[in-house]
Amino acid sequence: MKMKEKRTHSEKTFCEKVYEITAKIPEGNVTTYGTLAEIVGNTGAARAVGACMKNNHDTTRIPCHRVVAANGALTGYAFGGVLAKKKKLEAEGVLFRREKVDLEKSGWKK
DNA sequence: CGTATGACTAGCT
DNA sequence: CAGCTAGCCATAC
Repeated sequence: MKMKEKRTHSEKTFCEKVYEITAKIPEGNVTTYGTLAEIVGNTGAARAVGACMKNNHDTTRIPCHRVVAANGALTGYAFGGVLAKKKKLEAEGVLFRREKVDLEKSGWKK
Protein backbone atom coordinates (compact mmCIF):
# COMPACT_ATOMS: atom_id res chain seq x y z
CA MET A 1 0.00 0.00 0.00
CA LYS A 2 1.06 3.55 -0.48
CA MET A 3 0.21 5.04 2.85
CA LYS A 4 3.20 7.26 2.39
CA GLU A 5 1.57 9.30 -0.31
CA LYS A 6 3.44 12.20 1.16
CA ARG A 7 1.67 15.52 1.29
CA THR A 8 4.42 17.45 -0.37
CA HIS A 9 1.81 19.47 -2.19
CA SER A 10 0.14 20.30 1.11
CA GLU A 11 2.26 20.67 4.19
CA LYS A 12 -0.95 21.05 6.12
CA THR A 13 -2.51 17.85 7.28
CA PHE A 14 -6.18 17.27 7.75
CA CYS A 15 -5.86 18.47 11.33
CA GLU A 16 -4.09 21.65 10.30
CA LYS A 17 -7.00 22.52 8.06
CA VAL A 18 -9.43 21.75 10.81
CA TYR A 19 -7.57 24.11 13.09
CA GLU A 20 -7.74 26.83 10.49
CA ILE A 21 -11.48 26.50 10.18
CA THR A 22 -12.04 26.17 13.89
CA ALA A 23 -10.08 29.35 14.46
CA LYS A 24 -12.48 31.12 12.12
CA ILE A 25 -15.56 30.27 14.09
CA PRO A 26 -16.98 33.57 15.37
CA GLU A 27 -17.61 34.01 19.05
CA GLY A 28 -21.05 32.95 20.18
CA ASN A 29 -21.35 30.44 17.37
CA VAL A 30 -20.63 26.73 17.19
CA THR A 31 -20.31 24.08 14.53
CA THR A 32 -20.43 20.31 14.36
CA TYR A 33 -17.66 17.86 13.64
CA GLY A 34 -19.44 16.61 10.55
CA THR A 35 -19.84 20.13 9.14
CA LEU A 36 -16.25 20.93 9.95
CA ALA A 37 -15.09 17.81 8.16
CA GLU A 38 -17.17 18.78 5.17
CA ILE A 39 -15.64 22.25 5.04
CA VAL A 40 -12.12 20.88 4.98
CA GLY A 41 -13.19 18.65 2.14
CA ASN A 42 -13.60 15.31 3.89
CA THR A 43 -17.26 14.77 4.50
CA GLY A 44 -17.72 11.93 6.89
CA ALA A 45 -14.43 12.48 8.65
CA ALA A 46 -16.12 13.75 11.78
CA ARG A 47 -14.16 11.28 13.85
CA ALA A 48 -10.89 12.40 12.42
CA VAL A 49 -11.77 15.97 13.36
CA GLY A 50 -12.27 15.04 16.97
CA ALA A 51 -9.10 12.99 16.97
CA CYS A 52 -7.17 16.07 15.90
CA MET A 53 -8.91 18.27 18.42
CA LYS A 54 -7.74 16.27 21.37
CA ASN A 55 -4.31 16.33 19.84
CA ASN A 56 -4.52 20.12 19.69
CA HIS A 57 -3.46 21.90 22.84
CA ASP A 58 -3.92 25.50 21.71
CA THR A 59 -7.30 26.37 23.12
CA THR A 60 -6.22 30.00 23.02
CA ARG A 61 -5.70 29.87 19.27
CA ILE A 62 -8.02 27.03 18.45
CA PRO A 63 -11.43 27.39 20.12
CA CYS A 64 -12.13 23.69 19.95
CA HIS A 65 -14.82 24.25 22.54
CA ARG A 66 -16.88 25.77 19.73
CA VAL A 67 -17.11 22.39 18.08
CA VAL A 68 -19.98 20.19 19.21
CA ALA A 69 -21.75 17.03 18.12
CA ALA A 70 -24.24 17.01 15.25
CA ASN A 71 -27.17 16.99 17.65
CA GLY A 72 -25.81 19.96 19.59
CA ALA A 73 -24.62 17.86 22.49
CA LEU A 74 -21.20 18.61 23.95
CA THR A 75 -18.72 15.80 23.65
CA GLY A 76 -15.25 15.53 25.13
CA TYR A 77 -12.87 18.30 25.99
CA ALA A 78 -9.21 17.80 26.82
CA PHE A 79 -9.06 20.77 29.19
CA GLY A 80 -11.70 20.13 31.79
CA GLY A 81 -14.36 17.95 30.25
CA VAL A 82 -17.63 18.92 28.64
CA LEU A 83 -18.43 20.93 31.72
CA ALA A 84 -15.69 23.48 31.08
CA LYS A 85 -16.66 23.40 27.43
CA LYS A 86 -20.24 24.25 28.22
CA LYS A 87 -19.20 27.07 30.51
CA LYS A 88 -17.02 28.60 27.84
CA LEU A 89 -19.79 28.44 25.28
CA GLU A 90 -22.29 29.98 27.67
CA ALA A 91 -19.81 32.69 28.52
CA GLU A 92 -19.50 33.51 24.82
CA GLY A 93 -23.23 33.81 24.42
CA VAL A 94 -24.03 30.46 22.87
CA LEU A 95 -27.66 29.54 23.41
CA PHE A 96 -28.19 26.31 25.30
CA ARG A 97 -31.15 24.05 25.29
CA ARG A 98 -31.01 21.97 28.45
CA GLU A 99 -27.52 20.48 28.19
CA LYS A 100 -27.20 20.83 24.44
CA VAL A 101 -26.33 23.73 22.17
CA ASP A 102 -29.10 25.29 20.12
CA LEU A 103 -27.65 24.83 16.65
CA GLU A 104 -30.71 26.55 15.25
CA LYS A 105 -29.64 29.79 16.90
CA SER A 106 -25.96 29.46 17.66
CA GLY A 107 -25.05 27.25 14.72
CA TRP A 108 -22.15 28.72 12.74
CA LYS A 109 -23.18 29.82 9.27
CA LYS A 110 -20.32 29.83 6.86
C1' DC B 1 3.43 -1.15 6.39
C1' DG B 2 -0.38 -3.02 9.59
C1' DT B 3 -3.30 -2.64 13.47
C1' DA B 4 -5.93 -0.19 16.88
C1' DT B 5 -8.38 3.81 18.41
C1' DG B 6 -11.38 7.88 18.93
C1' DA B 7 -13.96 14.75 21.25
C1' DC B 8 -18.61 11.31 15.21
C1' DT B 9 -23.02 10.08 12.75
C1' DA B 10 -27.01 7.89 11.20
C1' DG B 11 -29.99 4.12 11.55
C1' DC B 12 -32.57 0.46 14.10
C1' DT B 13 -34.51 -1.77 18.15
C1' DC C 1 -36.97 8.68 24.26
C1' DA C 2 -32.94 5.95 25.26
C1' DG C 3 -29.51 2.46 24.07
C1' DC C 4 -26.82 -0.30 20.70
C1' DT C 5 -24.64 -1.37 16.12
C1' DA C 6 -22.28 -0.58 12.11
C1' DG C 7 -19.88 2.55 8.92
C1' DC C 8 -16.08 6.23 7.93
C1' DC C 9 -11.66 8.93 8.22
C1' DA C 10 -7.22 10.39 9.73
C1' DT C 11 -3.68 9.79 13.25
C1' DA C 12 -0.63 7.38 16.48
C1' DC C 13 1.97 3.36 17.77
